Amino acid sequence: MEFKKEQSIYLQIVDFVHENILSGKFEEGEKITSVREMAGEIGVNPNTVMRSYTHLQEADIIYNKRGIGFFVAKDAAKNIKKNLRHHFLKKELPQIIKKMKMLEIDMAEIEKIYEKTT
Amino acid sequence: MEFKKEQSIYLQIVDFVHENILSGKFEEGEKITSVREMAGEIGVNPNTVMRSYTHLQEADIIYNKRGIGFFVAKDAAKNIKKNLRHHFLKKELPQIIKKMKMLEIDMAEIEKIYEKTT
Amino acid sequence: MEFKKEQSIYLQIVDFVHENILSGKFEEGEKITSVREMAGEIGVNPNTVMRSYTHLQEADIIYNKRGIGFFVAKDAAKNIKKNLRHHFLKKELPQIIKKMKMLEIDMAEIEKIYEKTT
Amino acid sequence: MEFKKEQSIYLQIVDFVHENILSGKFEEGEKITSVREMAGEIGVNPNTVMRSYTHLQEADIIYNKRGIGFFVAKDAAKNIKKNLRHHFLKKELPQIIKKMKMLEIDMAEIEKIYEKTT
DNA sequence: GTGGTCTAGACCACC
DNA sequence: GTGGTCTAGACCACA
Repeated sequence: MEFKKEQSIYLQIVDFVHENILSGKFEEGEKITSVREMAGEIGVNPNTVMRSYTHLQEADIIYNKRGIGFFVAKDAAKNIKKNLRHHFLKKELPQIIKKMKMLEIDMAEIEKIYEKTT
Repeated sequence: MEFKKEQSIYLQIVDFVHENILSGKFEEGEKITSVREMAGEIGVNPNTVMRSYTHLQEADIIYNKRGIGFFVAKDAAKNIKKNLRHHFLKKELPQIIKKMKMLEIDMAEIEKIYEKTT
Repeated sequence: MEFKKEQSIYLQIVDFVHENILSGKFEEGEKITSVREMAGEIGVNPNTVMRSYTHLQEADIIYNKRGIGFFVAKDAAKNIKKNLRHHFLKKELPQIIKKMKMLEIDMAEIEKIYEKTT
Repeated sequence: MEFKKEQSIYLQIVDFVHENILSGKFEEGEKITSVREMAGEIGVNPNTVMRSYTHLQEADIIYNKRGIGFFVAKDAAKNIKKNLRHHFLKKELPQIIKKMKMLEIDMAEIEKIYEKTT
């Protein structure tokens, strides 16, 4: 797995798990890849994966059964989507729009690119 | 001035100068706020402002007259706009669109908010 | 059966047996629930129950007849009570009191709740 | 500094900072001991202290100024006390009372010890 | 096998 | 100097 240098690895792993849950690869109530296994697969230290999993656990996206592993929490997909949507619309979008106006980029240009990447 | 913790302070100062140039507050050929004065105004260590100014200087947005101060370079506004436009369209936008699709946010929603903030 | 994540499962099972003996559900000299049956009832791996029973056996609370099962030892209830009382008064209570003083919670508050839960 | 083996060191450091804030040793808005310095003082790896501080930061007890250090957040003492009181009264006390009743320890005994440790 | 914690040491960006 | 992240490796309790 390739990581971008702009964001810390452990947060990229968090996003990776998000995507796996949203896509249905990790289903509600099912066990996700163990810390060590994930670390091996993506070529990263187990501590780093552990940090990501702990982060997800505190956000109630996954939970832990002692000695068994981490499991996808109830309504995880729903909550992830809700949280990300809220963050995007309230935090990111205003800044994006502000920047667009500053740079005099209008919606027509955006839409053109949007259609192209569909 | 309030700083976001997600981005380094010196880059937020760079953006602040960008905005001032684009808005015409700092005009071409004119002297901009001195390092010390700026540091005092926004409550930051002068070293940090110096770093921002050095960064802007390397991008040919401002230039320095020794012992006098920093001045807005020729075509600064034009160049800022060109650089930021390019970065926005090529680097940021693709990621924004990818995220929009994952969260099932369509252009109609964006446009609605865009109009509202006009 | 629901388990708290703060304490290990096998110790929670130990407490569960303690309570059953103190309440008289498991009587002196009688056979207690078998390892497999207990594991099935509370939804846990038999190894985990075995560990709890071994622990209880080492504390002379239960004893084993090979091929038959585990039985409540002589004076089990009396010994449990003695051990737990000692541990509570010498180890737990001092820390509880220390915390109460730090949080400015006085005995009147405690007593009020104590009466309510009688 | 001595640590108990029953609880993880990083949580004991969290408690240690709690106490320092409650006692007024770390005052609101003031900088607390830096990660490295704290690590040296209590004889622990800086990573462990970092973990404690991150934990406290997520609980809005302290906050970070980039490159400068960690500072005590607004109303930190008030919030710590509120959280700890709530946790004690709602989570710990019911279990304590349950155990007391099981062991037939009455309030008179507790009060006697409470007075003695004043 | 699982997670959880800790150490030692490194490198980085930032102030 | 500050925090932030990551690696490597170890040890532990637990299922």
